[in-house]
Amino acid sequence: MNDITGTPICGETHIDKKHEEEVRAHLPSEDEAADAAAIFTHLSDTTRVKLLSMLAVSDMCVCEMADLLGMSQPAVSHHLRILRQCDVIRFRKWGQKTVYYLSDNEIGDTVKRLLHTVADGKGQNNG
Amino acid sequence: MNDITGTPICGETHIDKKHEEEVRAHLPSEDEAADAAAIFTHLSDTTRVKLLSMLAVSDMCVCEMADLLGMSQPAVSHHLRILRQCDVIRFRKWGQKTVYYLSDNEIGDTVKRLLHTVADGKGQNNG
DNA sequence: CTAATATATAAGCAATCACTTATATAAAGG
DNA sequence: CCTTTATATAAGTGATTGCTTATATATTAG
Repeated sequence: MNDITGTPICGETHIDKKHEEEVRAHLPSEDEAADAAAIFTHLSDTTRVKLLSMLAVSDMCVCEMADLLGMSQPAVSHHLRILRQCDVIRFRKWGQKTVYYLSDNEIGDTVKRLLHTVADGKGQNNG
Repeated sequence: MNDITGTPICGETHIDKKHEEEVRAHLPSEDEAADAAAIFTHLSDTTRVKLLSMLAVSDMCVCEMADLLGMSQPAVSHHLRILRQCDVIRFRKWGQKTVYYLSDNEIGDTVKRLLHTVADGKGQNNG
């Protein structure tokens, strides 16, 4: 039921203007929804979840991530670029190597929290 | 640098077995990473972010969501099915209408937290 | 310079996805 | 029964995605 009135928002008259406005007021804009969806898109891949989980433990260079995941170097670089472009991770050069690390900004912090959230909140408690 | 030793995990010998084991121990399994990625996949769409934001305010029937979003009914049903299949939302029948609502389980709670997290944590504080 | 190593990028392909149109199901009214 | 309304599903399509192979860039060593 409705959080405000306890009745379905869609009554006999099909639509209650007051409820419609309440929902509309909380509806994210196209850009806000796209931004939120983009963050989820960047995290919505098994390989990228693993990469971020690894980088949450320790900085690492590309060849090592490829070794640990048993994946090709270009495949890992492909995902690292995606995570780089949205500033979830950054890198520094160290000799011939490129060492990646989680950004210590709010996006990086958000990612850590999201990973913990989904790791903790998979179960169900009713239904 | 490395969280444990302060040095890059990938040294002159290319790989430090101790660090490798530390990372490997924290590496999610294929299934765990897939589960986390799946949750993000279900949220990684502009329309679904909007739908969930709307349902976080009030339960609603399909036609109303379609009206509010200016989208076709099948398109909305398509996204609702995806959210239904992973138990983020549920529904009850009310006459001819199907009223959807956020699941009051940990997945639903997780989604609410995730939406808040990304809404709050978009900015950067350094770099 | 050449060679080796580490990484990035490009091109291409199979798979997936979001949406469309068309149709099926189901409830309510006549 | 038939019609209307509300929703679900199916088939098809253009766009995107993840990975591959091949190549380019960059650093280090000789």
